[in-house]
Amino acid sequence: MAATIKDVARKAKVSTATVSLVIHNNDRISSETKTRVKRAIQELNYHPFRSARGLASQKSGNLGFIVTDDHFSRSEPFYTQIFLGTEFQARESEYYVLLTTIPSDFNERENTPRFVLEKNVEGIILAGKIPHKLIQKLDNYTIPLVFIDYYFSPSQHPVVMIDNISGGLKATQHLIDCGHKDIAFIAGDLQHPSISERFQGYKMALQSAGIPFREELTQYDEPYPAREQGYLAIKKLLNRKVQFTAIFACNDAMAIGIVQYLKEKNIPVPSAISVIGFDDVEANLSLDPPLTSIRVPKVEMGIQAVKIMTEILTRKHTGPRKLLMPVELVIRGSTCKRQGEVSLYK
Amino acid sequence: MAATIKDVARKAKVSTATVSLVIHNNDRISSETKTRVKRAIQELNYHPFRSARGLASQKSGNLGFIVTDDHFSRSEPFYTQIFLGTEFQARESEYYVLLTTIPSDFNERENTPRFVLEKNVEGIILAGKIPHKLIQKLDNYTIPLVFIDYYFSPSQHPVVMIDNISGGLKATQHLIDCGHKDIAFIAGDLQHPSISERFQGYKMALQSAGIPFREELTQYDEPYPAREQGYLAIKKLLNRKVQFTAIFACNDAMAIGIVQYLKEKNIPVPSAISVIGFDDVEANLSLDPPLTSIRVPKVEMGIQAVKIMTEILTRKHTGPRKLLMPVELVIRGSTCKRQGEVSLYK
DNA sequence: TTCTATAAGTTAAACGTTTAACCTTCCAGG
DNA sequence: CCTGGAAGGTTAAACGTTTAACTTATAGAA
Repeated sequence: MAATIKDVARKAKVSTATVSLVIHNNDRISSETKTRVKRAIQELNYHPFRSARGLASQKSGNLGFIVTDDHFSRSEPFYTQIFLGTEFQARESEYYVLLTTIPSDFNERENTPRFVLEKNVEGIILAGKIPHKLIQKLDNYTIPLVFIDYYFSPSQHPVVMIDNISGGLKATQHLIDCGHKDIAFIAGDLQHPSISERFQGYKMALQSAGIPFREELTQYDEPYPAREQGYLAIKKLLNRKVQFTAIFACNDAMAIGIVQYLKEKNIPVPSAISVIGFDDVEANLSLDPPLTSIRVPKVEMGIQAVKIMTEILTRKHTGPRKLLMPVELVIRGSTCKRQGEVSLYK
Repeated sequence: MAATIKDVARKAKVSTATVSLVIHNNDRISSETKTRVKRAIQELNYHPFRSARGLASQKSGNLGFIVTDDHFSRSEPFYTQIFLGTEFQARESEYYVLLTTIPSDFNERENTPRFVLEKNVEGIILAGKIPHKLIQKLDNYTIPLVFIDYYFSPSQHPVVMIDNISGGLKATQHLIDCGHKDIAFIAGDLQHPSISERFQGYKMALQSAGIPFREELTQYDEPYPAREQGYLAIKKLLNRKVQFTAIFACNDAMAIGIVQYLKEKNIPVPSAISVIGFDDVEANLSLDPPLTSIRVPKVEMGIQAVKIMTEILTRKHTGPRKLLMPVELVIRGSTCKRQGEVSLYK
């Protein structure tokens, strides 16, 4: 069997307590003893048994990661990237991440994630839209929560957010810079804070350019922002026979659906209509034309969330409750200068 | 604090041992006692503390999942899907999955994954190509391993493989059925068992159709099968001025690169050249034209690996050492009937 | 000299389960 | 009536750490 702390203690001729203190770098131990113990640890290739540590210290060494199943298995690897970021930073901080997906229609009677019940995680990171019922359940346990890309107002938990307003601004401004004036906005689920903030950015950009906001150029009654919903939304918008030369889609998934519909209707992108998305999942796809978008630092968001969490767990967290991650315009082939007046309707 | 086994024992007026036996459904306990204890558990909302269990039983309740970093953050969500499958089945079996990525150039001096050292996993699932040095290290610990989509010959560990030969056969046969005779094969890294098996299937299909195998129609000296390598490979192949009307790419990633190059050179797909891939990541992309491919049950592979692992851990594993997952032809827009003789070279 | 403070450990209990070994009680078989 | 064994528990040690409380030695202050 593998060596235990007793073996180390015996070898270094100290008590097991001393070994433990050395491992935790306690300064009550002289440096001579420390090196002696450390050598014994080396020679025996000793590593503390996680479960024993967990029991004695009441700390599992794990973090939980919760995301809804549809978010995680989405085509666009958005939350996958975030998860990867948490995994990366967790390793730095000597944690492991236990992932669990929950049904997006999570209800009252559903089970609390097992890792909470079994006290197998010290804190939980929640990514994307999470059912309120679940948040309420989790709040009954005194376990720190950190949100990513979602929050709901009364909540006092730290949250890592995309700077959506600025993103919406940049996206819209880019279209304006390209000479567009009639800029449509397409989204799903304005409940979601991220989406409504992007909408805000859109309106702000219009306003500061002196372009009046026109409700008839918006389409946002889809239940959620995915490809088919983009496809449906642009269809509805075009049925309204309004004239426009550019679209700001609330995310790349919808933008993809939009481009697909436009292609089918032989409306050229970007010459007739420029399309800009949000999230920049492009790198992973390879669309035609490549999508202009707002880059979101997905991996970095996961990293930051874990950093905040470890600060909380070591009582060092003094930072802001809300961390805004900067975004960046990435110009590709789906937007271009306005090409005069192209009538969309025959 | 949350209830412990002692609280339950007190409430049900039994010893803690009895509670434990009830939890494990031991038949030494009468059914009356069982229901009494179970009620107490319910009322106290008791759940055993994972770490305490881990210490007493020497079982962490976790499985490890190892994949190289470049595999996992690949554009095509192939291994992500497999991971999702393991997560899903692990939940069924009351396990959690600890993911760790390792550098693909893992070497001797690199650290053994921490979850092994700390005895934090009961078994490890390895997905995709894994550096031999690491496998050797893991073999020094007596911990069960299950491979997915990779194996190396001397190894005696169970493995979940794609039925690559049959897939290669089906892919090639489809092209033959479309009237193609001059069918190129493009791959990277023939070392990888999956790839060389697909190649085998290709040759078998040609043979049984009476089409001679021609080395000059193959191109497989790229180091690994990704998009850029597909792009480079088709370029090399075309430089050779050979005539062909169809390509079997060893995976979708390469196929995507191939289609991209052909587009740039204005060689229409599929009318001039039909392209078939392998893996079927299409559902997640949305290519133009949509890619004909061989569907691989990615999630299911993860599920099966965990099933095998749990069988091993409960000593019930009698199944085969090698599980072959069936594949399926999915016909989309990148392949079509041969359109007479189209000269590729002006 | 005695007292106090500090440095550098050690002792032993505690963490919450599991499980081998043991203990009753009851009943059937001889 | 005794014996053996099954049924249904209980006792208590063990799992490998952590950590509060205690000990001892040494040095400097009074």
